[in-house]
Amino acid sequence: MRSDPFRTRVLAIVRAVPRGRLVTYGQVALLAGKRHGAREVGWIAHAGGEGIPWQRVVNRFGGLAAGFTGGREGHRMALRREGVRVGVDDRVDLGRYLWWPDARTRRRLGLGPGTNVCWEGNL
DNA sequence: ATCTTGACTTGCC
DNA sequence: CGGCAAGCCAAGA
Repeated sequence: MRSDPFRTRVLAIVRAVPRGRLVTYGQVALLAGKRHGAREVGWIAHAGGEGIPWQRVVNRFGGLAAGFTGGREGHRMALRREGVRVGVDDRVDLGRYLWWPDARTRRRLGLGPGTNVCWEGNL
């Protein structure tokens, strides 16, 4: 588990997310190599990884996670502190904050070049 | 080993 | 982004 390559990649990716930017579970799963591993990403997040900015990982609606440590309150506060505007319905503007690693970062993380997706127009 | 759950996503209505 | 079903993958009972 600890030596699981998928898990290792997930941690590396989340760590690479800049302050004030966001990624989604499905996105991370895809980058890490599992097309439908979104749930597993969530599981990994809950399982461990201290020092990992999990608050920058949200679901595909830009909504806050269901069981974030400290509850949605804590999640919301953590995001606001990074400059992310969180709506009253606990949702953020993904079109504005969603982040994708640049080519250099992908190479550093050991991600394949074919991991480009068209998430631009969703929502 | 099977069954249930879950910090998810997508498709269809 | 209203609701519901299916898909996928791993952990826990």
